Amino acid sequence: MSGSRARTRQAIVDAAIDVLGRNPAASLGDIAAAAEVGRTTLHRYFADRADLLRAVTAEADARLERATAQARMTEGSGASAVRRLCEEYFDLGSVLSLLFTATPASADPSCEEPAGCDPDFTAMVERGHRDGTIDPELPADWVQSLIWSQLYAGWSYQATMGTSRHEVLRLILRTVDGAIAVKAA
Amino acid sequence: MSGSRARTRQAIVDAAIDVLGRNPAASLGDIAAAAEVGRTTLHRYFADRADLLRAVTAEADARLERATAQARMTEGSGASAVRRLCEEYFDLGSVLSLLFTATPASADPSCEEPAGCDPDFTAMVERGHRDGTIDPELPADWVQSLIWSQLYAGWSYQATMGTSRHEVLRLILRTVDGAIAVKAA
DNA sequence: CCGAAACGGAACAGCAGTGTTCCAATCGGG
DNA sequence: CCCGATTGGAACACTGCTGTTCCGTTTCGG
Repeated sequence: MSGSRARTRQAIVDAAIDVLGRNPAASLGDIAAAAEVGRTTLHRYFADRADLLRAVTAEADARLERATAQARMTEGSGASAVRRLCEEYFDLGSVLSLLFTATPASADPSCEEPAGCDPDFTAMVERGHRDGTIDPELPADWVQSLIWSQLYAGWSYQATMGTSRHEVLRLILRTVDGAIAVKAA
Repeated sequence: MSGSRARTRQAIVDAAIDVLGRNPAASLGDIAAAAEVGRTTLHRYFADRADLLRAVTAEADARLERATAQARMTEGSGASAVRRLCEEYFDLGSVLSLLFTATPASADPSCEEPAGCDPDFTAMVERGHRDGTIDPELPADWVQSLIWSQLYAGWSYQATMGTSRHEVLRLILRTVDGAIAVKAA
């Protein structure tokens, strides 16, 4: 039964994303429980904690990349592309807080999100600088930090307050739009 | 030597704020080392880890309150008060990431920052709604989330990139201003 | 200069998380 | 139905953090 293995493995990874998103220091026991799986079974699929973390970040990166692709960063004005990107990323849900909370302590060569941002992203922001939809004073790096922090803020805002998903997304888009807009004065 | 006790205690709390700001899961050994103090000495001042955490949050809250007072939230237009608040809070440095990263797992009655925000803060935002300097579509809660997330983003931006303190503050003020401004369209 | 206060190191038991092994129970396709 | 694959639980040793005790050393104040 090879299909069973894949399904169990996926359930563990999904549970890990969810649990680690809430608490990055969660134990393997917690993750196994969330996946409704014995701790023994978890170790059967992932030898180390590091091994599991590798799989988790791989899955998270895959979802991130899919969302990025769907946002079509190269199309339309800079600001509209940023807007689409926010919409797609917001749907990532707990992957958001996982990627945001991810400690750079791992220190392996794959620097990921934090430093040196995606060339497509940089291109999008600079296009916005030229077409007058993004404040030229804001470097691409900072726009990236801005988006991530606001998405994360929205995610936890939704979690603590009882605000609806849709309403929170509206607030995020409104404030991000305003933040990157060319200033009047 | 009573002055010595107070000085050592303060050194430990300061070091704890710094270390825990970077890594909320840091061990007591790490904190003691950062304070250039033996782990034994640390336990002489704080029985539990919980005890130390209490002192740390007390100190953080004190600094926070001092910064809040200096920002004079009740004066001037809503937006200008928000601006002053950002300037003061930015100076909090590592206290920022400590308060931001603080897990609500402690679950003690003192809810602190996360939920239900300060009445003065709410008043400031609503004043901004009326005087036309803050977008009336944005609830005070969200403005608070906004400010904290951007300050934290700026703090880590400064840490990872080599950007100067002053320049980062400029970026924060610019984007926060834009985010809360009344929208033209 | 002397004693008390403060400090740091070593050692210890306790605890939680980890990684491993072994075995019994269950499930599923041939 | 049956055999192999998959699973979960129990037990174990190991590690790192914690909280405590004890003792020798340093340092300040009278």
